[in-house]
Formats: sequence, structure tokens, C-alpha cells
Amino acid sequence: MTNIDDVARLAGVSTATVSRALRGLPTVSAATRRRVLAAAEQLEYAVSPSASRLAGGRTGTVAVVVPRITRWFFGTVVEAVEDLLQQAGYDLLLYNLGGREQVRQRVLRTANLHKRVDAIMLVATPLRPADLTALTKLKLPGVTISSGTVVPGWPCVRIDDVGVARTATRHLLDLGHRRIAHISGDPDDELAYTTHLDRRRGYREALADAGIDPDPCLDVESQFTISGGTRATEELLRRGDPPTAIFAACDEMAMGAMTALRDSGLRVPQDVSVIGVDDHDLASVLGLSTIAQPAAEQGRLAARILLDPLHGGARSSWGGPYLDTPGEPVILPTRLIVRESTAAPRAH
Amino acid sequence: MTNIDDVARLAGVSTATVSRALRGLPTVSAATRRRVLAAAEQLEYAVSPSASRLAGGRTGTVAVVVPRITRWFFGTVVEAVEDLLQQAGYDLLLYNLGGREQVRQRVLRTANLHKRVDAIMLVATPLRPADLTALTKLKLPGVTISSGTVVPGWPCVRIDDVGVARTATRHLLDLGHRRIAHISGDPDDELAYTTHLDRRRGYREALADAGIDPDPCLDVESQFTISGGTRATEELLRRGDPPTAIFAACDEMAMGAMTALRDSGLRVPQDVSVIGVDDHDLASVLGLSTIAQPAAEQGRLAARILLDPLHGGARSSWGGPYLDTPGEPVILPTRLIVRESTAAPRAH
DNA sequence: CTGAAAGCGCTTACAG
DNA sequence: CTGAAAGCGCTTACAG
Repeated sequence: MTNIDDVARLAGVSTATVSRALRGLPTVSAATRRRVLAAAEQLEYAVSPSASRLAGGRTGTVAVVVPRITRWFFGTVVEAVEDLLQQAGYDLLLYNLGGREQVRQRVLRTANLHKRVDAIMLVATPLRPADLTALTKLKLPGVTISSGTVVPGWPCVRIDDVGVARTATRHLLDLGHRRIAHISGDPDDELAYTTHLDRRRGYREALADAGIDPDPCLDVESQFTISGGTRATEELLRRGDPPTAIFAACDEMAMGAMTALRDSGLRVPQDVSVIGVDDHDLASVLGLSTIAQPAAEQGRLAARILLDPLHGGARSSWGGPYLDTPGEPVILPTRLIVRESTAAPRAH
Repeated sequence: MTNIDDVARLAGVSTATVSRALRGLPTVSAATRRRVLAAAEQLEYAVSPSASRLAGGRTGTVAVVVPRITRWFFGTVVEAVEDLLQQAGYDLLLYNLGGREQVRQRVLRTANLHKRVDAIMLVATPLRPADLTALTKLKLPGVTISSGTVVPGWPCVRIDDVGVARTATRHLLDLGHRRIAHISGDPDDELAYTTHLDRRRGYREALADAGIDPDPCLDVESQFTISGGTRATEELLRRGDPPTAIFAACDEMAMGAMTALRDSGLRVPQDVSVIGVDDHDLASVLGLSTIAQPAAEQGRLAARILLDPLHGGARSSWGGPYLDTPGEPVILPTRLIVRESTAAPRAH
């Protein structure tokens, strides 16, 4: 294949000049630049990323780590992030943990990412102390999304998970419900980690504010998926004395709950109200009440934060227009959307 | 950072030996290998991918191109592909076209991918003649998924889209429907390309087999999304004399159709039956009848085909265990799943 | 089984 | 504004 020497020869300049011209550096005369570009085009020259990276020290690549790309939130985040990275000329290396501990370790624990990427984005990735040590050693810029993923020194974009849960629960309380169940993440589930703890806390706080003692029978743990929601709800119904309302920790669980309720002959919302979190694409199709969170916006913001210092900005200083207080997470707003899945409980 | 020289020095061998030992080449004595591994671990050494790629000529990276990662089919495919690539030690470079023509051109038209990846997977990517020329020039191994994406010399994994549409339509005919509408992809939509043509053909063939002339009023084009399905169905209802059944080209469109029907006061399946294609995660939640296609399996198969020759196999010869007839596409089976959204039309 | 040396294809001070 | 030269950190024949 044609390399930089071929272009230099054809354009009648040195390889250094070709390199500068092609990268748009200002220290090249217009005429020279034109000749170089013409030569490059004529030869269909494309720089070798490996050579460029080795010599220049930059990879032009960002690693994006998500628990499961097939879940609505993560797919939406990745799509938004890819868009911005693409615009900025960066490649996106995708790591879909998929609950595989081995992969998690290879990505987070080893120096695997070291010379492979310029920056790291961790989305809702559970982190153990050893992971933090390893990430810190990498000395790469990074950003996280989700309250459960906190790396000292890295900016974090997230929503207020406790507040979200309070709002959802309060909505049910305002409708007159007293027996409100919560289905959420399993502590054994690598993917759920602390987000579900925050949401449970908000749920309990809202109950407490209403003077209701949390009933352990109404609190079931499962996975953050449709089938997880189905299983949790089946378990809930098995325990007897069913709730009049269910607050699911995410829309996918809520959808699973709706399925389980239907299969048990219970109607939503006449017999049981259901509310989730996310505003999943299909929430409106299902008439699911939910707390909407801006998934794409969180991805966009995180990408911008990452790209900012990457673009010649001072790598050492996070901040700029996106982080007023570098140490504080950026918390994006959420909002209650009432649809058909929540209503007042029937009078007894 | 520590480099190969540091490891060589500590282990008391040459860098060539370190390189061989770390890569597990057989021409290294057990004792030497042990010393090298110990030294590498002690120094927390990680090879520089750029240097390794430049010297070795292999990138250990595969480009995966999808129209929209947020659509069920593509997310599912990518997840399966990532799993296999990860296991084989390959990085996954994600390109989410997202209908951005500029990105499409940058990825497909330029030699951008040239030294960046070892192989390319194109999932349901519309290809123009100029794209084919560019891809062929790259001389990289590749594989495609979907009947609409055909690159001469590249293996293709897909389903029988015409057959799928015939089966879906015949199911509705068997139930007694005669006025069967079809909602499918828009020819202006970069993402729909030929898959929707195949599905329309199957729809028409099934109608013809039943002695029914296709009614253009019952054939509406829109996008392969939930909102596309909603819009198409609204258009369908606007035209008057509504159908008794709708065959949607994918489950997401079918879900949109269900929403539009509900919002118009029509019940599914009492007033209108709806069937889709995919067996989307949520199809069972919605009780949607559909033609299931193996998304993850298509991804897995395509990944295996790609990895096979990559693993030291002869790059020139596709085939092996996965392709009996190299020129022929691998066609995976689909199956009809009848749920609650399809039923016999009401007697007039 | 192991090493010395060339080379992969760029970018970056440095000098002019 | 431009060029000569060193160097980025590996892998690969080649030789032994």
C-alpha cells in the first residue's frame, strides 16, 4: 500500500510536511498543502493508525464500557456517545460486560486499555476497590455515568436515583395506595450494584414520610430485565396479600411485572398500578407510567466532558463549561410521566 | 511506562524472546517463558498495541457497522458478536450509522478502515456501487448480515425475508382475513433498503397465492421504528375502509401499529389483527404474534466465520465448517409464533 | 531455543 | 514555512 513516503515523493516535499499538511497544522503554506492533498488523493493514501499512534502517542480511541448494550438505557447512551465521538474523529471501542466477570477483569483490572485508548467512559459499571486501583494506575482521563460508578478524580454524569424513587413512590401514595411493592436489583447481580440501593432508599423514604412502615414482603429483588420483573412479580404474588401498586426500579422490570400480572388474571391499573423508571421507547406503547430520565443527554454530556480536555485542552484540569464544580457530579433532571398504568386503588 | 526492553533486561533475555514468550509461541523453553512472564508481571507490563500492530501488521480489531444500535435486532447482534470477539481477544470498533450519510461515507468510502481493522462486519448496511468498489479495494476479509447487504466474495448470514413475509401473510389468510395491510420500510430511508422489498414481495406473493389482488391503499411505507409503525397505521386508517389485519415488517413497527390502533379506539385483535417480524424482547409482553428470527445466532455465526480465517487460517479461502457452499448465503430458520394479537376477523 | 538487527510508518523536536 | 533525523515499541526473518 502507499505510505507517507510515496505521497512525499509525488508532492515533492518531505514526509514531515506531508504529515503536517494532512493533519491541518497551521505551519504549512497554502500552496504546499494543496499539492500534498492532491498527491494523497491521487494515491488514495490513508495514514496508518498504528504508526501514527506509536509516533504521536495518541490513539484517537475511546473505550466505552456498558453492562448490557441490549438494555434500553445503555443502547441509548452508546448511540449518543458514538455520535459525538464520530463527529470528533474518535473511534469507539465497545466493551459489553454482559455479566462476564472475566471480561470485567480483563477490561478494568489489567493494563489492557493502557496504550489502547485515550480515555475511558464507564457506564453503570460496578467497581471494586481493586478495579479502582487499576483504573487509577492507568492515569487516563475518564468519565462515568450513573451514581453507582464513582472513580475518584473522574467527572460523573447521573440522575438523582433517590429522588426518582421518592417521586415514583409519592405518585402512588398520592393516588391513595398504601400497600406499595418495590421490585429492584439483586445484590448478587453484578450489573445492578448501587443504583438499586439508591432507588430502594428513595422508596423507603417516601413511605416513611407517609408514615408507612416498609413491609419486607413487598420488597423483592431480581434482575433489571423484563424477565427479572416477571420473576419478581410472580414471587410477590406467591407471598399472598398482593400489593395495590408496584414501583419497579426500571421500565423493563415494570414491563415484566405487567406481563406477570396479566398472566395471573390481574388487571393494570384496576387491580394493581405499575410505575417504572426510564421512559423506555415502549413505555408509551404500553401506557406505562414512569419517571423519565434523559439517557441520550447523559451520554452526550459525558462524551463532551471527555472530548473537551482531549482536544488539546489541559488534560490535568477537568471542568470548563461542563463542570462548574469539578468534584461534584452533574445531575440531570427527571420527570414523572403519568400514563394509564397507575390509578387510584379500588375502594375495599 | 515500562516497555519490552525493561522486561527483557529483568528477565535477562532479548526483546525477541520476550515477544515470543508473551505471545505464547512454541519456540520458547518453559524455563525462559516462566522468567519472562514473571518479569512482565512484576513490572506490570502491557504491550503497546500500536507498536505491536505496526510491527506485526495485525490490528486485532474488527469493525462492526450497524444502522442503529438502539433497534432490537442490531443491539442483539452486536451483543452476540462482541461476546465472540472478546473471547478471541479481538477489539470491537463500533460504527452506528444512524442515518448519517456523512458517517456512512467516511466508514465505507474512504480507506479509513484500511490499517485500522483486520476484518469488517456489515449488518444490514445499504451499499451503493461506489461503496462496493471502495470495500473491495480494502482487500479485507468481511462478512455481512441481512439479505440487503451483499458484497461479492464476502459470506452472508441471513434469513429468508420473502419466506418470512409469506408465512406471516399466510397466517392472516388462514385466519380468514382478506383485507390485509402491509406496513414496511420507506425507500427514502437509508436504513430500510432492500429488506423491506423482500418482505413486501413475500406479502404480495402470499396474497396472489390466495387469489387476492394487492390493494395499494393497504400498503404504506414508513420507517422501521415504533413511531414509523404508528405513523403508517394512522395513514392507513386515514384512507378509510380499514383492513382487518396488518402485517408489519418488523416488531417495532407492529408495536407502533398497536398503539395507533388503540388510540383510534380499535381493539387488537377483535377489530384488527397485527403480526410482526423479529420476536422482539417485548413481543411476548404485548402478546404480539410474530415471525421469530434468530438475531443473536446470526451474529454468532457471522463472527465465527470472520474469526475462522483470521486465526491463522488461509485468508483467501472462506468456507470451512460454516459455509458448505462459499458462494451461497447461510440462511437461518425462522418460525411463526402465534400470540394474542392475531385472530379471525369478525363476521360481517 | 535464542539474539542482533532491520523495519513497520508515522510524528516530533531541532535547526534553518 | 520546511527538512533531516531520531525515535515511538514492537515483530520478524535471518543466523546460529
